[in-house]
Amino acid sequence: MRRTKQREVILDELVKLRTHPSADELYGRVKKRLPRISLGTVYRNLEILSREGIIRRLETAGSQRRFDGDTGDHQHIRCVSCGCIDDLAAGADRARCDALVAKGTGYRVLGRRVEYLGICPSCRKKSGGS
Amino acid sequence: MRRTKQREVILDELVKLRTHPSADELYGRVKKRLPRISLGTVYRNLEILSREGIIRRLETAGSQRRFDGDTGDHQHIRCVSCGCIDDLAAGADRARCDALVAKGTGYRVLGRRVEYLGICPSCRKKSGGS
DNA sequence: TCAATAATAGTAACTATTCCTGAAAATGTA
DNA sequence: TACATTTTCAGGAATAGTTACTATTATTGA
Repeated sequence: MRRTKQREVILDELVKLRTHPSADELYGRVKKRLPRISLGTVYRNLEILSREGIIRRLETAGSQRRFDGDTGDHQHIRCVSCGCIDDLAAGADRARCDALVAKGTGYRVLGRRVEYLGICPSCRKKSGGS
Repeated sequence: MRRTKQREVILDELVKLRTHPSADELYGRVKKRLPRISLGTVYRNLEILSREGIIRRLETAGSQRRFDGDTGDHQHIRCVSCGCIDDLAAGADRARCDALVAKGTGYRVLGRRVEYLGICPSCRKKSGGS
């Protein structure tokens, strides 16, 4: 992975933006510093940076992919009305935590979604992974 | 909401398919019974049926939207390799449940994702919702 | 410095979904 | 049943987000 001006600026903008921007939103920011950059470059670099573990690609519902400059362990809260995403401290995953989450974020908490991630039996067989 | 042949077949196929198909996948199935149906009709009906609470639109990550004929309370487990989605019994959201989930589904559990859903402070202000 | 290779800008292509239009089907009323 | 009203339909165009392609440019190692 080479060190390019584009990559540097993309990472810098993502990290300092404490929100969880989409590629397009980040593109807008970066373009102010590098007017000739293309959207494809932003996508490619976000992909590379998350593959390297330098940033995090968020696995949230919604039509747009989002990225997070903070790779520390934490969960998210998403507004079902405007789609914005805020951070939660790690481990806040209990039913009675809803009130704490509401208090901490100012959100009206409607619910939470738990999705386990793993390798399904048929994929395990295919790749021989334990 | 009127009762049409198309709507009936779409619902019937979704409910009997115990997987969590995308609109496109369902379209393929339905087309075998109604060869002249269009993809737009499938999308429109899935939208209407979930608005009426008859089916459930899944809020999962991934590029395709998925639907579930089972509206009962349950969570899901998704394979990070092939993207397939299976059901979990409701309430299985504790760290030490990972082993139980693995045992129950045959998956290798890599982790779980908790996302709270709510209304953010700025949207609460706008709509006057408590 | 210079060759090898990775990254870039710009654009075309692609995928999933939504929107639009005129025609057809379902329903309510008589 | 006949007819008017309204919903839904098929088909296709349009859109949004993302990825792929290509010729050029920049970075790196020797």
